[in-house]
Amino acid sequence: MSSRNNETRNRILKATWELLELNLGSGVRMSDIANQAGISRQAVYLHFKTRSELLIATTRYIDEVKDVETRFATYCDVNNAIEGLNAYICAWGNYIPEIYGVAKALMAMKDSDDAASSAWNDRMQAVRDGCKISVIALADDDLLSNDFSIEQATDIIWTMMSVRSWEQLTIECGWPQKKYIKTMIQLSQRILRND
Amino acid sequence: MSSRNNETRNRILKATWELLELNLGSGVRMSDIANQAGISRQAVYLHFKTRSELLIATTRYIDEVKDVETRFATYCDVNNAIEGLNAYICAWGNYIPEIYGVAKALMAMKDSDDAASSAWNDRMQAVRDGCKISVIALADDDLLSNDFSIEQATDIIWTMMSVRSWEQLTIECGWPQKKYIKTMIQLSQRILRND
DNA sequence: CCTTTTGCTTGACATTGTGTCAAGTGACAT
DNA sequence: ATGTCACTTGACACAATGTCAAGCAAAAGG
Repeated sequence: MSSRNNETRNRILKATWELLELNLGSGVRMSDIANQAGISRQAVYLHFKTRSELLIATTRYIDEVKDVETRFATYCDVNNAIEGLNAYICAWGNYIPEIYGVAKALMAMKDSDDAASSAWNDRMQAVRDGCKISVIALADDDLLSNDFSIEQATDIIWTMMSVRSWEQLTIECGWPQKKYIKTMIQLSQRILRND
Repeated sequence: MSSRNNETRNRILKATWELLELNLGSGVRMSDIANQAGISRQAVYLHFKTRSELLIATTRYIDEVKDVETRFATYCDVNNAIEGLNAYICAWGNYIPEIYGVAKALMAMKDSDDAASSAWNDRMQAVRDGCKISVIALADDDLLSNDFSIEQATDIIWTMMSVRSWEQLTIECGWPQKKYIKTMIQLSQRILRND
């Protein structure tokens, strides 16, 4: 697999990304991807055993290109818990549109494909971990409402910041991205604050 | 189509419902449904032209059996706006688990099937209308935060009460249904209230 | 009582997309 | 010149939806 030409592999990943973004994650076949990459359909299978393997690799590819590391590192060095939560909402909330196409394609496979399912769940669990860190910081500063436990508050913020919720608010309700981010920050305050 | 035997038609709808609930909306084929109904696969096609037509008919069948009319009628005769919103959250929030299987199957078809897409969107628009009525009632009693317009508040509550959010909180986070309802009511207060 | 219609069965077939397989090709390295 | 690597070509298996035509058994209607 990975012993193959790396340039071709990257062309496939780039093609996958482009097509999924263009078509919002649906209706993209292996043959379309091969076409877009300028190679034969079978060559794709020489690099990626299955469709789900390709999709998963594409998410990692995007992470690399978009430099997720530094992107999410920034929200650690802030002054207080509220700023930390806001920074996290910004970082993740603004990352969603970048991965939306691939995310949607992966979510569509979740129900029938175990590999896609666990890859996606892992990723979302990482997002939940990020939420939890912010919630704990709030709790430490006594800014978290007594109505909710840490776990419960984490679940709520996690669900609020889910790709599905982003999808509904921006794509279905037509909210601009800026409005989405601003509102999520407002909501997090209203939901979690202790008053 | 509908000139066929009505008893068989109902057997098909019942079988579809049972299998979708059992399998949480995924992996249910036309042949499985036919088997469950005790008829041939082709007989299903004599009653429903396509899979999406069958799924859509199944949602209507469930509505009928579960008597949606009276269920959602109750939330109209309440004393104040907050009670109205709470009643709506209860009515819809407790209806979600009843339709979850069919809903998930329909949502899965949304991306590739226009009929499924518009049928599902119609349904969800009706839910949004319900949210909006409650939000307007709150605004009329001056209980709605100035932070949000009616439309924006409606979008937020609608997203909070989406099937996807229910799915995440109950199935993925493991919340019991009661906790889900209780928390949604709490959240709606925190989100919308004017203070 | 025979005939027609109705509702379903049976089995074959088209179509679409994923994934597999085997033989072939052309460039580059030794 | 020989072999290896990366890819191509074309055929095929498989699953699922949907279509088609012939047949059959029971009820309806003269």
